[in-house]
Amino acid sequence: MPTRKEQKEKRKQDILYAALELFVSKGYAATKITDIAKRVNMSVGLLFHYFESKEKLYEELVRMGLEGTAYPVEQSYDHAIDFFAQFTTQLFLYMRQQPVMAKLFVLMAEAQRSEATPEHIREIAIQVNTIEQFVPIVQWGQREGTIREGDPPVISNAFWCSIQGIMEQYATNQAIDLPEADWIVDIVRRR
Amino acid sequence: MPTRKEQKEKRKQDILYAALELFVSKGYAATKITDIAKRVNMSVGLLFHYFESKEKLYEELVRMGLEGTAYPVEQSYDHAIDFFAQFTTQLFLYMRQQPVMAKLFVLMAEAQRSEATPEHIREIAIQVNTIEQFVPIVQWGQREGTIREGDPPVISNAFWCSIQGIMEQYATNQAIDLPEADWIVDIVRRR
DNA sequence: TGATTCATTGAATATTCATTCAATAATTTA
DNA sequence: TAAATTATTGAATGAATATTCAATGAATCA
Repeated sequence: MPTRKEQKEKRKQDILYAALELFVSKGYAATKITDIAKRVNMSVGLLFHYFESKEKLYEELVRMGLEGTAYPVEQSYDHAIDFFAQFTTQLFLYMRQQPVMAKLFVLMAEAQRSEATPEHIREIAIQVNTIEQFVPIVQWGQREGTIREGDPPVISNAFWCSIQGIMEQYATNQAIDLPEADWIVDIVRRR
Repeated sequence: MPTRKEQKEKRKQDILYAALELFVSKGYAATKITDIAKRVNMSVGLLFHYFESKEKLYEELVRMGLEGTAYPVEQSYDHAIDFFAQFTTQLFLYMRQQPVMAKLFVLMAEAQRSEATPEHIREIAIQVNTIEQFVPIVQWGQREGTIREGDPPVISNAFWCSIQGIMEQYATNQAIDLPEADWIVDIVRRR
């Protein structure tokens, strides 16, 4: 029999998960507290017993996303292209194993991009990896010949935005499988 | 000197454009009528003189998107891969020339995906091209050897989602240029 | 010009929704 | 077991926001 503390923790997780699903499928602003409460079979009053506001709930999810999606970039590779291959493979593997992470990934992306995001929450969301970190790797790859020619930020951006677009779809519907990592890596690979 | 009718039409366009920008940068739900009114220097009352509701405004934008983003798929190509190359090139060209279309593109995507979209609006948005139309072309290309092996819907999806992710970014920031069409076509191209 | 229609305003109203609260039930503690 | 603490409810409150409206000014018409 679970202790009260455990129960409370579980309940909190349930709320977070329900909110995450709704925030991803409808957007933060369009999600009503009653939607969340309904999904976890709970009165609105009780929900506020667990989280002091809708915004705090959002903030907590974004914090979770910050931890959960901090991909390890540290490691040495023979070639720049190996980094992209490894990175993408790992990411897709991770998302397939834990679709909840795909949802968190999308939540983070929206929190970063949307101008409706409360400033202090956006600041948290911005701390995750962005295209900037890919730029030097693209440059390295161009020097050694494994990455295609072109403006490094534009290449990095194309790669990262593609990943984001793919995640956005996968987060709400895992019926269509993620692509092979190589297909996406081919965006940056020199032919 | 413009006639009153012309003035009215121009004003209506201004409102539509301001709403489009806001809907894309903050999302439909988070955009307030006062935000839109402010952006076009107009009282809220007057805005309602032009559009009977926020939802009707949204609906009209989605209708515009339906017309504006109906890409011509009809045409004959020697190879399936040529279709993808042509399609992507044309799309990027179009979006570069008229960034407003990139915004409309993203609005449509969100209207289709979000569960917060009013049903009758979603029905309109759904009429645009989706991955389904790429599937037979992928199959054709696999038979003739120009498209890579793999589940056709998964390949189509990867391609289309990448395009969407790229547009999503470009719609709000044209400072980072769109990639070369070929880079994205390489997602589906057989090596 | 005088009458009529259209444009415009912003305060008033209505609606939707987050948040609070007082009351009750369940659980834990001593 | 009795007191204290925690969980739970849903109706009441309040804030934010969409929508209406009565009044005024500007443009058009006859």
